[in-house]
Amino acid sequence: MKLEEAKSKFIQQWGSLGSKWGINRTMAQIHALFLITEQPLSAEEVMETLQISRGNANMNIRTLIDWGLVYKEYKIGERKEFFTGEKDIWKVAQRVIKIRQRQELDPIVQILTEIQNIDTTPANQEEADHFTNQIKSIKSLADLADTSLTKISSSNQGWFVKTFMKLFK
Amino acid sequence: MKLEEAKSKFIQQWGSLGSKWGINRTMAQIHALFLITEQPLSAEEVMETLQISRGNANMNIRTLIDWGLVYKEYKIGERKEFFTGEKDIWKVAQRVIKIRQRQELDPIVQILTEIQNIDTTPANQEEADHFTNQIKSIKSLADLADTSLTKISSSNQGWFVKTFMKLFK
DNA sequence: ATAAACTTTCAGTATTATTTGAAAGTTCAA
DNA sequence: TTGAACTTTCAAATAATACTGAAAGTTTAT
Repeated sequence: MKLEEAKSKFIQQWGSLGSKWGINRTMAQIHALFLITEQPLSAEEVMETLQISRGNANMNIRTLIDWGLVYKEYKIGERKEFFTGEKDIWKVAQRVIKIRQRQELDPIVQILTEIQNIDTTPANQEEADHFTNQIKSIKSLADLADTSLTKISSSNQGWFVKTFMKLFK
Repeated sequence: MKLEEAKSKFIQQWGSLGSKWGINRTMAQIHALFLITEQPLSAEEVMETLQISRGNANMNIRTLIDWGLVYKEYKIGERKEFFTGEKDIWKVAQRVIKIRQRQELDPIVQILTEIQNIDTTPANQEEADHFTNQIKSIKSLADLADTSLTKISSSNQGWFVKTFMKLFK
């Protein structure tokens, strides 16, 4: 396979992966491009490579910066901004985990906590018990996930790989 | 908080969680409804409760059955089909993990394997090396995730909780 | 064989998410 | 202070996705 073809396949596939994960396709593609490109790129170059508009490029690069997956970089003698991607895939995974945990797991944990205590009247006691039990077990699993993800997103890769390899051999 | 209010909050939140995870809102809501409803429900009842059309209800219930999260159930003397939800949240998690692993992780692993070997010409040796290295480390992480998820989706909850609690105390 | 009771399908419609591109905003060198 | 070079914003357009509901299909009791 040719290098350019391989790059393009990777970018496409990463984009489609992203879109199944609630990350928009373009943002995932831009991220893929930065993952495999060593030198800094300008917004212009991203636009050209992925055939997207200025606004789209700008907005998604900005979000990637917010997520800590892309960095601004200035070249001496150049007015333009350049960007590079975080290349350490472990760091990338940790940042994505942390963000999605905040955005998705936290709200559900909060709701589960809120609705754990409900008024029960004699009329619906049995129904209420079933509901409360289900919510409790969902909350337990959510808490376990939360703890695990927090730990993962603050471990170093060495520890993690070693521990998991032992566990999952 | 009243029971009905709590139920509705849970259904809404589960729906919104689903939609951030590439699972459509309605399907996630139907699933939430089944999680917290003890007795079997007919398609009709799902339609009414969630205010959705027959086609929508049917299609999403069908997918939930395919995913192993909802079961058909027949009541004697009733022509209609009834459905119940898988109530064990650990089983639910395992099934969702397995399905998403197949649908999302597998394709990326396959692409990564494919593009690991590319033609290199003197002209782009350095670029090709960087690319290959990045792909290799992404593949390592993907393989680790794959192994871990496979293990998780075939463990029993007891083992998992025990192991993780020790690990992540 | 018929028809009532029920389920499934799918073309058209509605909703939601994403993208564009032109205008407004900013920065900087002279 | 001006204007060229660049970045950001956002309303409108487009594209992707989900939903509806009526019609077609299926099953079952008689």
